[in-house]
Amino acid sequence: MANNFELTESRLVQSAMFKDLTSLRIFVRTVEIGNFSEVARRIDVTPAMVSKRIAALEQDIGQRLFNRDTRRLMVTEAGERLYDHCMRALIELDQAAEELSSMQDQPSGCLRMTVPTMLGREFIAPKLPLLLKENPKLTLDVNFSMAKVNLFEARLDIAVRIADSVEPGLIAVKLAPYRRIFCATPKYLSIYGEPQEPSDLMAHNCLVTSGSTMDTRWPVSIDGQISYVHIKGNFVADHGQAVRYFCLESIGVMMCPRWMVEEDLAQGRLVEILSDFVPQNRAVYAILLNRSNESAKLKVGIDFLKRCFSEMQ
Amino acid sequence: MANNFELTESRLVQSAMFKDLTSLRIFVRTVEIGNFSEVARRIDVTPAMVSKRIAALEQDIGQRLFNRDTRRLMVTEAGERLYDHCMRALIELDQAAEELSSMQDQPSGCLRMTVPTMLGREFIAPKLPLLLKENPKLTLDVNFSMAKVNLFEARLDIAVRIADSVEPGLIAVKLAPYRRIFCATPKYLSIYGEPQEPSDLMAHNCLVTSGSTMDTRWPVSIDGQISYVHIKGNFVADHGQAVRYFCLESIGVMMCPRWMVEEDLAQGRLVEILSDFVPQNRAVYAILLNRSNESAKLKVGIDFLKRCFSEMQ
DNA sequence: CAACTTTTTTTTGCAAAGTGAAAAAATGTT
DNA sequence: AACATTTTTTCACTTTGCAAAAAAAAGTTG
Repeated sequence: MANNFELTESRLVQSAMFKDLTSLRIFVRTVEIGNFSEVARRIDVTPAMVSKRIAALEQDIGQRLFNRDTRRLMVTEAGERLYDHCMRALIELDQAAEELSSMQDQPSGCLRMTVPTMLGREFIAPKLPLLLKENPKLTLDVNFSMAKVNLFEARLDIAVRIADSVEPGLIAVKLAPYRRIFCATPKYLSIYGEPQEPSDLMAHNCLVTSGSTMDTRWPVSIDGQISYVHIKGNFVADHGQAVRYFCLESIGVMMCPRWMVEEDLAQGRLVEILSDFVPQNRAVYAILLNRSNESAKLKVGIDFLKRCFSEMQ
Repeated sequence: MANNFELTESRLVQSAMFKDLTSLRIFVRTVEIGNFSEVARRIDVTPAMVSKRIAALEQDIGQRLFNRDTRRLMVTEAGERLYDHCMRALIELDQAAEELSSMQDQPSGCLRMTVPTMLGREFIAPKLPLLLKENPKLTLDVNFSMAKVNLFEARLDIAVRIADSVEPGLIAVKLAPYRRIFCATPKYLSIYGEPQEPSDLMAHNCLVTSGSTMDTRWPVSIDGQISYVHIKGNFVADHGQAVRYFCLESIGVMMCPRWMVEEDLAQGRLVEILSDFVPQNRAVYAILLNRSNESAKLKVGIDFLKRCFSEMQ
């Protein structure tokens, strides 16, 4: 078994035969043109090179590829066989080159993304059909989740993340500032009073969206410095909208992404509090693997995401 | 048009992409094994080489083939595409190598020969089926003719020729001595007398087989020296058997290959004359192109021809 | 039949690229 | 934080590739 495997190795890699594609390309041209000197002129090398490369090939395979003298050149049967195989191999490689190069020009293949569930549903999902429409050769694989998927192992192209720092080995492209808000209903505030400073929160019923780092403490910004206020409350949910409904019922205050309550603010259902203390350190990022490809697919993806968040400034 | 043609040239030959098959082979192994160092161990090079060759490939095509760090290696989409094409190309080339190498071991392909019409019909044609039977992968293309076909231009492997010298650029393998004979019927000789010396031929009716160099003069050997006797007669034909019938009718003397009249001599229908003056300088040769392949096909062909003429000594 | 022409092949010196060993960098694991 | 493994870079060293020129081969012409 092991022996068999070793044979496969050596056949594929160490085989002394055919190390040089240039020689094979020259051979193919020579079969087609039928004259060393003419080949040399066409591909701009000296006739000596053509002669040597053909001779080297013949040496390698132990057979003559052309019967030739100074006037005539005739491909042998061995040459014909080699030509057939060579052509197929070269065409295959040329196709590879073309395909790879086209991947840099026009987006193709599968764009794999992971996006935060809620943010994705709100800002990204509605526009995904447009992305496909604009790029017919593209296919999409989008994962909506809050889990911090490993870009590397999950073979993802892009992860949209809300973060304040970038892990090493990854590149972050800022898509939008991630604006948050402390808020409550006017009714709640009229009953319990409006907190004037972060520490006042400790006396309020704080409605918590779990799953982030904000389960037991909320970040606040005081003179540009981030600190944390330990909070307590009677409701925790891992879904922002559930928390919002509680808040709208004047049960407590909440900290949430601003976009989630934009409408409530406009309608006066909710009002912002502690606006001077909102941390501004977070942003929505598109995270890429370090030294990622300059592929058109990726460019288009980033560009698409930027457009998704362009209205959220 | 000319422009278009030039494009084709450069795409096939000068394309900077994929000059080196070793790199592609290493790439393929790396995709399969998934670890630079392990690949290096398997193919017995340094890890640095694997790294550099992959890096060079990536450089060439402008895209990453693997996302990698010191612990993990994951092929990219570009890598997958390249892998598919590469495998097909490499398999194609390995097939070529195998096919070419098998051509050296076991006879295959088409063996092209030209043989003299009569000699071929008598000594070669009857045994050709055996040759095919012994070499099932071989096909035959045999040309029976007296024309001196150009081995080079007709793409022939072997020419069977009756000759006394070898042209430059060709190799001759002696198959058999070419024994000739002067002869006539006993009846003819009793009427016209038996010639005792070559010059006596001038007084006889010489039946001529045309198409060779013997139309107007016959070669004779006197003390090992070849000279020529001008002859005349009342019948010329380009077919030996036709001349033989005339001879058997006691119309004249003839010079012909010994094998043609072996039976007549045995039966006493014809008798040899001037036996001391028959030129011995000719032989049956298998002519090959200089620097021909050491292919099994050719070996088998020569061997076959030797057997064909083994009884003609 | 010798001089000429064209093509293939060999030779030679120089530049470029490939190679292995060792050190360095990166990064996951203990 | 120290460690171990893997990848990458660096640096001498060797091999190979290439162009130019000369040589060899073989048909063509005067």
